[in-house]
Amino acid sequence: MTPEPYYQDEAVTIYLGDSMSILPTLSNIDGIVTDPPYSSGGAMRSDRTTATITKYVQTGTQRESHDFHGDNRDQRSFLVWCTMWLAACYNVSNPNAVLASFIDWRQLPTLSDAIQAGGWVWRGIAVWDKGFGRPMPGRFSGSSEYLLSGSKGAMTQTDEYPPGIFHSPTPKDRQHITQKPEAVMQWAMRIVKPGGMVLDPFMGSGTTVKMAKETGRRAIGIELDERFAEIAANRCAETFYIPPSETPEVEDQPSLFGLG
Amino acid sequence: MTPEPYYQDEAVTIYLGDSMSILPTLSNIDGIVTDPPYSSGGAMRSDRTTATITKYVQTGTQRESHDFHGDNRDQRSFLVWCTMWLAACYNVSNPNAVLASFIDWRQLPTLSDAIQAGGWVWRGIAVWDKGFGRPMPGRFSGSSEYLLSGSKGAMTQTDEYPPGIFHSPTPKDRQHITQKPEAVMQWAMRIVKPGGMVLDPFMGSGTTVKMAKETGRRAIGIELDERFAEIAANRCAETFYIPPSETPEVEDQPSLFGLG
DNA sequence: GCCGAGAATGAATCCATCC
DNA sequence: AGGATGGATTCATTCTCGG
Repeated sequence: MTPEPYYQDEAVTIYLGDSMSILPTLSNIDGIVTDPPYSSGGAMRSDRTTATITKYVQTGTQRESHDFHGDNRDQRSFLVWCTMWLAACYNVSNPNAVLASFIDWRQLPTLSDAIQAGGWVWRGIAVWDKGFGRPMPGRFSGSSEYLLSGSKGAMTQTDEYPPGIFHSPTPKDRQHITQKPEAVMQWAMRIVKPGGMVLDPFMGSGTTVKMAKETGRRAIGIELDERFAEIAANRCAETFYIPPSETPEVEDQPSLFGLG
Repeated sequence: MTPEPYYQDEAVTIYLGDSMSILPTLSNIDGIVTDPPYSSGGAMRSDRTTATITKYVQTGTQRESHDFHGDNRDQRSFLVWCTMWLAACYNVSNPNAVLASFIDWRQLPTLSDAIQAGGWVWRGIAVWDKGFGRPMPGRFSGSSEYLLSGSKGAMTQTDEYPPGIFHSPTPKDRQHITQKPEAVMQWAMRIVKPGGMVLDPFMGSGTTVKMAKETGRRAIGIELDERFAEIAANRCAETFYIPPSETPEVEDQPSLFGLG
């Protein structure tokens, strides 16, 4: 019993609902590219139990009231919860499928455990350099987020050589408080074979599915909150689908070393 | 019963021997800055258990670089071993001491567990960007190593704001196959308060202790292999000690974003 | 001294073979 | 079966050397 799509076009299908309910109805996925709730926000447990909106709005540029679900779990339940959705994704993926999930420094080790507990082969860490972090005296500035990768058995061989570090500031106009820049998602997407089927079980405002469509891939997005599903559907509707054979080459960023 | 130093000057003391034997005789440490054996080098157990020189330097004329030991533990014993030396370091450190340890992507989660199991507060991930790594088709290039940090309780407040990402190619002339560039060690060193006592339980060719001396800090280094201890002693002897009050300011690298 | 061509290098990974 | 060995592979950057 396949659920009814909230939106559908020639490349993108969006489902409104809970990932754990909808995931088992899917199949034939070539890659997971996603940005789950990090459930971080403080070293102390008391920090983590405050509402998500309070934590993020303090540091964000967007002061409007945006809330999203599932971001106040403690470390242990975060591990269990991640293992569940990662295993569910594993079950609907083709052999040699790939996985790429964003995470912050605090939950990186836990997510890497969950990746392996969910059946995936642990493949590595890529770095999104945001350029600016909140400076704290005496410690390294936290100016990065991380993209953890995995695979279902051996990796699909492609001709892509994406860089291990990607430099991009956070976007100025965001419709979701953790929204990733389109260039960053396009970079993450390069791990999925051209023309493949991408799945984002925590779609948010739909940057993943939009960039999948724009780079000649197909995508399925799942989102619990109808406000974000609507935003994502609108973004996809405005995006042209470029079939794989016509997809332009992605240019790499210049190396920092080439400049000095 | 304090062991006999192998080398000593106004800023640096070097002990020849096993860290786990020598550590308990020390005290009054303000910061640990080190680069332990990663026990990495491949997904296959057979890859990990081959000689260090073979797994890391397979194609090259660098074979004249010295091999080193203790780099073939499996995941479980790597965790136990790291927890042991991290706890031993914790015990000889002053309150509010800091910890900075290099690691690669594969062992990062395990080392972060060991840091916490050893008593330290988990403080974050900084990135050493080497610029390029061996490419593998279809995956993100592994062009980084990581610097994990921790503290004994609250962190010492200093006026330093070291960047979270540091760009530097691997050094040209190495006397140890995993030798870090001096600029990278100087960056890592910024987490220790000026004038403080730095400890490196896996000294190798002595870049840590040399840069501690050069930046107005004092240091203790421990090394198992006399060939490396000798190299380190020679490097320290050639280095001028600049007392803390005369230490020049370290300039930050320009941001990549300022260039584009 | 400058420039270009060609060679060398990298805390790598995978797999076929051999014991 | 399982561990050890060796070869093939990938490319951005640096190094070497000749013109």
